[in-house]
Amino acid sequence: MEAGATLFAERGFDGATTNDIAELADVSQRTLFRHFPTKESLLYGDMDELRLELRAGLAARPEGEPVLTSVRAAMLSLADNFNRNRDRRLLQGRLAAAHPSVSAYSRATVQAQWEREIIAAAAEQLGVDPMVDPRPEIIAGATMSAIRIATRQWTASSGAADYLHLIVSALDAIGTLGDLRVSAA
Amino acid sequence: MEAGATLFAERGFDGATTNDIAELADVSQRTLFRHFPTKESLLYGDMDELRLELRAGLAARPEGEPVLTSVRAAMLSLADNFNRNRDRRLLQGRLAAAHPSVSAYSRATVQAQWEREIIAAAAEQLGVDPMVDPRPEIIAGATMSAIRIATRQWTASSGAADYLHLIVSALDAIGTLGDLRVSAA
DNA sequence: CCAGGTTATGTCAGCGACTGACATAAGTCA
DNA sequence: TGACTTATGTCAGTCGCTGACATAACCTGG
Repeated sequence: MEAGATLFAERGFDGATTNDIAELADVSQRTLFRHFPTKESLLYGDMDELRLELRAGLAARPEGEPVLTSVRAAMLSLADNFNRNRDRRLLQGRLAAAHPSVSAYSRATVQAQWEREIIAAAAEQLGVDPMVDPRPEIIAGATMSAIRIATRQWTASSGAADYLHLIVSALDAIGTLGDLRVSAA
Repeated sequence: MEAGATLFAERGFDGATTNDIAELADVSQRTLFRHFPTKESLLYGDMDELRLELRAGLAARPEGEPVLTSVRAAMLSLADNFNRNRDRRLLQGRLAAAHPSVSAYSRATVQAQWEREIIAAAAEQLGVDPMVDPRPEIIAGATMSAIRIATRQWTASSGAADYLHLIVSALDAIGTLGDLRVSAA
């Protein structure tokens, strides 16, 4: 992962070959692919702990709380993590913005995992089956959109913006969707 | 595209090689890749017209209408299209459900395009800049989640379910998000 | 301490998606 | 008709990724 981050930062995603990365990490290419299923996964290898943080945050919410409040509170742990791992998260954001294959990977694996966590938590709080009732998944979809907006803005500011604030204001917009009319700014 | 659909249906996505497809279509592999940037794009080559249908539907809504109503009305053209192209849409749904690379492609290109159309339309109706105000993108994210749910259910039913009905009920859940509490079933 | 099994790694050869370079055929238009 | 553009084929190559097999490192029970 370290070798990957180094070379990706140096030469861009396409400029760094999996052979180069393996060599820099002092392993064979075969060994590299035994630990990471794809080249993209080298960039997101540390996201499992974030997923577990998220799950813990969701599980810690009180029983009777409104669903959006729970989700919102749990999402704030993301801000904390992003501040603790600035460089890596910025690299991920930059590469995802520049390379469709990277952003596709991020969405299909990392973000999809978060989404599933939110769906499961929302479904449980609402006491419904997420395969039948569409609301848990819609909540998760809206939430992930908010996360993406905040992250994009944060990445665009090179990490200078207040990620916590960006996330909060994006998430707060979700609850207002029912009332939106023209010029309801 | 036709050769691709045939072989994908016969042997699955991985079982059909781009060489096979080119041969069946009576062109060289090189020519195939001049018309389709990736193997996955063979499966989604006809989605541009759907995007334009969607855009037209969004543009046709009256000025003062609530945003969710506009989006909802425009999305109904999807149901029409899915009913007109049952076989192809079912094949796409089945392959996307089975192959992560296919579903990643669909999300990163097809669905991302739809999302951008929705964002643009919502931003215009609200009179805001979508790079600053998060609401257009959140509306789009929630809407696309609803579409995915409906499509997944429709695919799972092998096209037997009423897609129009599935879409309508999923979309109707969006407006209710502000009020969700435990057991608010 | 050692024999037998498990696990991590390396090597090699190969598949398949995709691309650049170059040649050729087909259509287009002055 | 001849120059010019455009679609196609061929060929060789890169790169992500995988299966097969061998070897070395590491247990673990006797």
